[in-house]
Amino acid sequence: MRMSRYLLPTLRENPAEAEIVSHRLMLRAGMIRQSSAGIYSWLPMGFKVLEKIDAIVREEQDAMGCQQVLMPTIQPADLWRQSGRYDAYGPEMLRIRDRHDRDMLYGPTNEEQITEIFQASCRSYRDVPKLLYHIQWKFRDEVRPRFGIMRGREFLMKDAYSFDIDKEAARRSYNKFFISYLKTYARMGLKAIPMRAESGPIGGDMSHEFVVLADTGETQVFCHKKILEMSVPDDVDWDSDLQPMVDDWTTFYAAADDEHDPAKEGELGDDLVTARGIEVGHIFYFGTKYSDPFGATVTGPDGKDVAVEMGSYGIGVSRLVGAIIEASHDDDGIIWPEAVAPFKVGLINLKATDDACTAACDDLHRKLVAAGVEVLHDDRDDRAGAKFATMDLIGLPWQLIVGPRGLKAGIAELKNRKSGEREELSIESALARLTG
RNA sequence: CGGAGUGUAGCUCAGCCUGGUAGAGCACUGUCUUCGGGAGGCAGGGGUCGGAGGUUCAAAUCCUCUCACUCCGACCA
Repeated sequence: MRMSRYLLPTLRENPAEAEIVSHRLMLRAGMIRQSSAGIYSWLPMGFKVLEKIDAIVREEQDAMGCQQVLMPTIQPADLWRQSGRYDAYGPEMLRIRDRHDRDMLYGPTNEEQITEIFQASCRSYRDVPKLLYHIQWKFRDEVRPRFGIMRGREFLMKDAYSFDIDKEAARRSYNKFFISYLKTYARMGLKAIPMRAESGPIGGDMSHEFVVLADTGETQVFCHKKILEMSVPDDVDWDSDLQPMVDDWTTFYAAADDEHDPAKEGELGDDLVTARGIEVGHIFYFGTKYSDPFGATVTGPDGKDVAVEMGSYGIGVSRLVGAIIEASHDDDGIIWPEAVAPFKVGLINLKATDDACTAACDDLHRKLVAAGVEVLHDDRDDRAGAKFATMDLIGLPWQLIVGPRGLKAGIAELKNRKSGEREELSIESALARLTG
């Protein structure tokens, strides 16, 4: 992509309304534009990152055997009256009336909708387990949206739902999501820690929040230092018993500020780590809370109907964009982990008015694209310093810098955004490095 | 929803107290000199000062109402 043709409205100064670093950087890097409180448009760069995250989430859900569906953003109120949540939900729910005076709502979540789908489609114990997810925009009319995309009113969420015959089977589904989430966050270059969370009316130990560590995070977290050293399994047999793996993670103490236990932390002594974090996921089991009112039952082998045991599993997809920036930036700007970077390489033409230099950059651009490398080519006639600053701000993993001076010797400069290391090497080896 | 603020050019802000032809820096356009880590000169374009009403000869400025947005608190992916 040529920068001269790309919509990338970068800002040199910090917008006044942006208090936290991810919000500032997203605005400065031209990723988003605010429409109204807590509601944003995603500009090309921001949307590209969002799509990358979306793709990783999707791949991991698919890998664990969860099937993607797409449910509507607008739901009928009757659906929510059936679960009793139409009245219970409160003003956070955006209620709408259509032209026929029917009560509708913009979905803040989809338990009702998915349960209705399951109920209408599945009859037998042979139909379970079923794992379903969708990635859809949600709306929650937060009293106080803040932190840019991190707590918007409109946000993109992956929400998944499990349907099982009994509690033991539900636990197996729960464990799949537990392990899958660890993998998902790890792929984005994030260290996410599962923390025991309030489990609601059902009780038990089947509710966890996944918190990404970031110095600028909004929640204080407390955990055993060993949990930070745990490695995420990369090859998982989803049909195997995952309980031991989950147990490994849950034996160590880990709690967010509202759930933490000072007594237990005292016992940890030097092993206690306190840090800041951002909640990027939440999984929980809730039994038959929705299957009961919706009559979502299956007939068991004994011919008797039983209400299915359910769980739901959320990942804040749009929030992750902010969380990744919070976890990965420096004074100069964003540092994208390669897996979610909008482009892998920023190609900088140091002198766009120099024909030879421009020809060389155009050639590199072509070759990178041909090799399947996503490249953002700064082909504008601008000062080098400005180009470097912009490139650092938008945080692409690699910068390939080509100028007339080096070109005479067939040399380009390759800079790694994260380490800051700069290396002069031949054009051919630079190309090989980036395409290899 | 409670508390505190802010609305003036794309961005950061000055001007308001004490009413009198709407400003600066950055960004943008043209041009010249520059050009390897956010250059400089000259010449430009761009604002019904959030909106409505009021006071006044005269309102960005004073008064009233209203809308929007931000921050702190309680709640949440």
